[in-house]
Amino acid sequence: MRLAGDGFTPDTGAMATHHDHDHDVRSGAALVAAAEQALVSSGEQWTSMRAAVFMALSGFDRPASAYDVTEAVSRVQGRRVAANSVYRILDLFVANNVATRVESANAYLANAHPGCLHDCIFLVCDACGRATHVDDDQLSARIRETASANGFRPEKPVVEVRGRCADCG
Amino acid sequence: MRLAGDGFTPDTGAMATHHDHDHDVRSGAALVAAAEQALVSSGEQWTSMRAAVFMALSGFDRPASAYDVTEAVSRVQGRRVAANSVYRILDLFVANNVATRVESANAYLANAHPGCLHDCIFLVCDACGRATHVDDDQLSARIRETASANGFRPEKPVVEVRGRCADCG
DNA sequence: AGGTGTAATGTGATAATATATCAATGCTTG
DNA sequence: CAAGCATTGATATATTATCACATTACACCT
Repeated sequence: MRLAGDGFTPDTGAMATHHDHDHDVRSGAALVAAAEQALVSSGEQWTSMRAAVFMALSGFDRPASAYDVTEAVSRVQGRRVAANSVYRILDLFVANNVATRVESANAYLANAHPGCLHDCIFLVCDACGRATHVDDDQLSARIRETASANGFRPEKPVVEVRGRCADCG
Repeated sequence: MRLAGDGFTPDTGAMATHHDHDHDVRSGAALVAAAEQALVSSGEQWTSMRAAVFMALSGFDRPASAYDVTEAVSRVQGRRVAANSVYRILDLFVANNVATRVESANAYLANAHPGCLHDCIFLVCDACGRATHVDDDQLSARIRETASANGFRPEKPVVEVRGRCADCG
């Protein structure tokens, strides 16, 4: 499925997210600043390339593939950036909880609330490709318990519900 | 991660599966027969190519990529079979619940209990690559409810817990 | 059995996603 | 500033997935 390759459409408004508890949902410049803060406080550098990748990623309103991001960054910079650099940076973002990877879509999303650590639950619309991020710590705990009960040590639950979002019926 | 490309190792014993209810867990010839039955009763043909793909798939003891299966079938048949044919057949198997796809591993597993329809939960070991299939209808229901509560119509929950299996500590 | 239409598979190409290697550049710290 | 490490670039290649169209096999009808 083509997810977000159809244009670079900066989304300055808040993403549709749902929470069962309180914390910041940042967007636009504030989100970029929060990402920078998160990386720097982990001892990582905030380079112009990383800033460009993060801004491109957060400009998509749905999960974007590494190549989507590569194209967006290339357009902004007026030069061909290499996909492998983008992969490296996206991996770094994921490792630092500044972005998340949607496994069932081979795509990435900027994390609207970095610094807050959850098992992510995504609701991925098969019609429009948008993904809603849900936090439900109780449900996540149940999933980890189920794994543990089967002699398995859970590290990273991947919970992605494919279906239709409210807009797409 | 290389999942199952290291050899065609028929697994005539039962796969490690866990159930909170009773139904057949087939293996070997019985499993192949059950798969044939499932496809035929859906009005699909059980061709020699499909049999070969299913037997190759069920010969792996962990999720196998489409190319792993392609190689295994090629070896058995003594000729080069095309990956796209294998993809087509694997897709058919998944659509008919005779195989399942592990999204986070880009790989497929023979379904040890076709004819019994569940939302699948996989425990995928990042060390050995093996996947355990868990059914927990109550947990699956909770996941679907959470999606519905967020205005989302769930079609196919993808629940794959990455971590370490009992053997790999 | 033979003919006909559909389903299945083969052929070949190509797209999309991901990683490896090593060189070049840039940051940071002493 | 220089040395050393981190980051990025360039290039190649591996892996996963799909498409278009030709050919073959099967099912059904007569």
